[in-house]
Amino acid sequence: MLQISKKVEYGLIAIRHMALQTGGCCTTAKEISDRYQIPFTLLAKVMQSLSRSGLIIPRQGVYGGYILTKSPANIKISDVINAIERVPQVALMQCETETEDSCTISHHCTIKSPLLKIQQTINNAFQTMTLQEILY
Amino acid sequence: MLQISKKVEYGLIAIRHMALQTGGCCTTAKEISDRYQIPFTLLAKVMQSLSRSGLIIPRQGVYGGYILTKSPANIKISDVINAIERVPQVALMQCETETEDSCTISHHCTIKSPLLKIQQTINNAFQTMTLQEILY
DNA sequence: TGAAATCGGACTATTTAAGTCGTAGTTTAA
DNA sequence: TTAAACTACGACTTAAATAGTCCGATTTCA
Ligand code: SF4
Ligand code: SF4
Repeated sequence: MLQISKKVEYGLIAIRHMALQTGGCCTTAKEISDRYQIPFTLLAKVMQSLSRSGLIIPRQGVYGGYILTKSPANIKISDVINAIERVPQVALMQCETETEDSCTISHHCTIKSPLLKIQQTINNAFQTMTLQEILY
Repeated sequence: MLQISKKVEYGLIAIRHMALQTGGCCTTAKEISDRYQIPFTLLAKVMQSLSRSGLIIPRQGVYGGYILTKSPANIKISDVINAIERVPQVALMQCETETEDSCTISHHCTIKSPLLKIQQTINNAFQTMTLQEILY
């Protein structure tokens, strides 16, 4: 439980790789896929997610690829997570991700508020760490 | 992602309930199941896990049930989690739960150490909060 | 025009979580 | 001593999330 998804890991590896690329224009999904042995088609999807969220911008065509839009210091780890995961936050509890009563016992729940505190701590951890910090 | 399991939630609700019971000897699984609308057979399993780990002791027979063994201040949230989950810790990454090379790209991974830092923060959150704190 | 890249969605497979069932064993009150 | 009220354990089923694939389309540039 509480395991981070492969997609997010792949996304972090990819975006870190891009941040380290100094010269040249674009980084392609293929390049990253080869370098880190990540399944290409899956990585492609992840890149599309990152692209949709604006963290990177895509360029199609022969010499295409992706370009990082911000400086690493301005990209939070949580930005990457939110770009990739459908649920736009780290949600420790079901009642936080969906409607209140998607949890069958929400009316009898006695542990929601303490768990929220812990969730806040976790969110904070992902929000304070930036891409810059994972470069070296 | 990063969602806590129902079993753990049920376990927390149950053990908190037991901590609040002042008089009488035992608290039964049925009683808790009724009170919080938790599926009985599933809760029974959870109680067995808690029992195996020593947090509560079972008493069979007609007036049986479970008894809390420690004071709430001495029970950490992480104790409850570890009792219930097969993986005996909050493990953000696959490579932490199983063998190093259960992750197909562990040789090319560039994000392990920063993620470990975050994991430590999360672990700390679960280890410092006690049952006492979630009573009221 | 064709190769190389992204795009989007539908699809399958695998794994994990959630919940159930059946049977056996223990204790105690009537 | 027997029936009721429990726990104990493991196999099982179902449901849902994750991981990964496939294909047809679009864009770009030599
Ligand atoms: S059990 Fe409580 S904390 Fe968990 S999902 Fe339901 S309402 Fe939320
Ligand atoms: S990608 Fe890295 S951090 Fe994630 S499981 Fe593999 S080795 Fe561990």
